[in-house]
Amino acid sequence: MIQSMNATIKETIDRCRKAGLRRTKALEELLVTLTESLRPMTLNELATSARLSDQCDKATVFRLLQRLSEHGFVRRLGLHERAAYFTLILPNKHSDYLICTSCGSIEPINAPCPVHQLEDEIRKNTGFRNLYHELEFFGICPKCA
Amino acid sequence: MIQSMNATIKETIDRCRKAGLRRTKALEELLVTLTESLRPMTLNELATSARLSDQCDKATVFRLLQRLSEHGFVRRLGLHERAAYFTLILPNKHSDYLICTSCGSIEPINAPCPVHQLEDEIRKNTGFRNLYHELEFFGICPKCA
DNA sequence: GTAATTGCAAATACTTTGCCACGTA
DNA sequence: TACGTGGCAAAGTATTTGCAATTAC
Repeated sequence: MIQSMNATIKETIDRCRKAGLRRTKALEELLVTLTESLRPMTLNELATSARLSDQCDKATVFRLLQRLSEHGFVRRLGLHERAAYFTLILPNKHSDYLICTSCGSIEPINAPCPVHQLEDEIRKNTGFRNLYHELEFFGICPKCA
Repeated sequence: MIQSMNATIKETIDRCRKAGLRRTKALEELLVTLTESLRPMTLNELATSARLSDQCDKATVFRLLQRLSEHGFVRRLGLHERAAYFTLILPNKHSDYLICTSCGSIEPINAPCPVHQLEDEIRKNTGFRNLYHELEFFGICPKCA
């Protein structure tokens, strides 16, 4: 059992349980890692992270991410790298990202997202369901410039 | 030489020439294909397209896309698929996309992009250079729903 | 003629699956 | 006990590179 498990993580595990997932050590550690991470992570980063590297196999992490995606707890992001990135979806939380194309750093943008209105229009005009968006800014960060 | 080569394509080839690229048949066909496509395409789609399949090898298309990216004529997009998507960058043209997560259809959104102001703020506040953004909406299209 | 470009084949990177053992409910 | 989950290894898919031959300038 993980010591410093805060409320958010407990809730997330709870939601996973209700969705039918079993409470395994690997699941817990993965959720903690994703929660603690300030940015999306790749499968490889996750599988080799402190919490997970000696906890379980990469295939397990892959399958956990797959299950979590199916249930909408995790989202897969394409951020221009060859590898896919994964991020936890928390209720009422949305992040856009600022990415340096030179060093690859990824940081969430705190500014209010300006896209919601357009998203509503699209939902109304096109009849798309389950609509969400992904917004990323790319550029060269001051350090790399 | 390609018959119906319109002004846009001629200009693009011109810009490529000025950037030091050689005017090869493969380059021309690739630019025509990308220009005619209404949506971003994967390397595989490009290499097997009518114009390019019997024109050149996939590795050639790959390297062309690589060069075109370096010069900013082409942009690589991560659209959640395993394969990367490529799109031509034309001056004064910007597209956001609406993507069906079920059938994979991709269509450009015509609505004015609501992100420019935030982009300016980020440019000012963070000191990032060469800033651009990518905005995609994902959902289930009416046909799939 | 010279350097960029190409084709082909091989190497790499990342992802996904099969199968049987194991652990949770 | 039963079925979801895990480990390991192998297969699959997309990308990238080496090198000799070719082509644009």
